[in-house]
Amino acid sequence: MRKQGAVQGGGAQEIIHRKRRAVQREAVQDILRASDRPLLPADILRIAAEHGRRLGVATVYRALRALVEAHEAVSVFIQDGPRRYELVERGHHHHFLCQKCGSVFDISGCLGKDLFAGMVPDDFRMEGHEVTLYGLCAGCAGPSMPPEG
Amino acid sequence: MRKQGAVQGGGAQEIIHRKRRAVQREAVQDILRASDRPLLPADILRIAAEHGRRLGVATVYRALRALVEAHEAVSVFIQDGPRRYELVERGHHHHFLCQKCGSVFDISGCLGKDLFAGMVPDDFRMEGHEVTLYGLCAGCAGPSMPPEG
DNA sequence: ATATTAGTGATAATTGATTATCATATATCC
DNA sequence: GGATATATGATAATCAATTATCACTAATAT
Repeated sequence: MRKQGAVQGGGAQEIIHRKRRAVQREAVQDILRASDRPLLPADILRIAAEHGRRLGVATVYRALRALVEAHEAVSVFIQDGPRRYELVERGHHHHFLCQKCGSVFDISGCLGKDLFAGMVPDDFRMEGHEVTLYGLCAGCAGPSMPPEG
Repeated sequence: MRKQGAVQGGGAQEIIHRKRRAVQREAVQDILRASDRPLLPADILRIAAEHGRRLGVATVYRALRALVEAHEAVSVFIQDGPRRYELVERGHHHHFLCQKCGSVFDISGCLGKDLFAGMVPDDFRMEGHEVTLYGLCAGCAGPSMPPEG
């Protein structure tokens, strides 16, 4: 019998093998929570560094995987780039990709799944939809001056 | 002055340096035209082989790049997979990804860009949109038997 | 038919993202 | 405090897609 080492406060979730406090993993979660857009693993590394947290790539990927498996985060695909991650607590929404600066923005509204469901043949079963809008963000479309101008 | 070797019928397009008939490149175009869904480079290789055409990977990638640069084809991104290609002559439409068999299907209708344009902030400039629906295709959602059953 | 040179294909190389390895640090239990 | 095992991070390894290389083939012009 393996010693399980139950954690003090935790509800002993079977899926996440959290046998001990994972400080860095929580840091990843905090960074995602503080963001208003989906983040790349590289973004998380950078933000952590800006806050003086030392994080390794492996830890970031591990944390993201754990979060996704726990259904606390999802990965979104924007064009052909690598996955970006965001917490599910942000709710259903879509994204906008600026084709100039490459930034991704959350778009709050959604037209509703029913509209899309009507587009597929009757014998298909639609489970979800993803909408990506693209163009120029405010800064890049603005009056001929870059964001920091 | 560089000898340009004008092609017999062609309109001497400056952008495409077609100085001579590219048989295999045309084969790629034919395969795309015959398909009712976007194709992976690997799909094109396979289909060509099935038709007894010998094609090299490099040729396929070269042909696809040339077609995209000539605005005759576009690449579409479905989730995190590699790019798929389709001819622009197929017109504006969206795609459905079967999460079971991985097939991609063309969805003919579109809700219209105006609907999506209303979702972005006023100071953004929307240039386009991409919709990916996902779920189960007819074969996989069907009465408990696979397509070939 | 011959010369020229673009097109082709087998293969190697590259590129970027992600995962595995493994020694070390450290949270928790005792 | 000491023991134990997990979390971490530096690094190497992997993996897939794409691109570069280069010798060879073959379409055109003459």
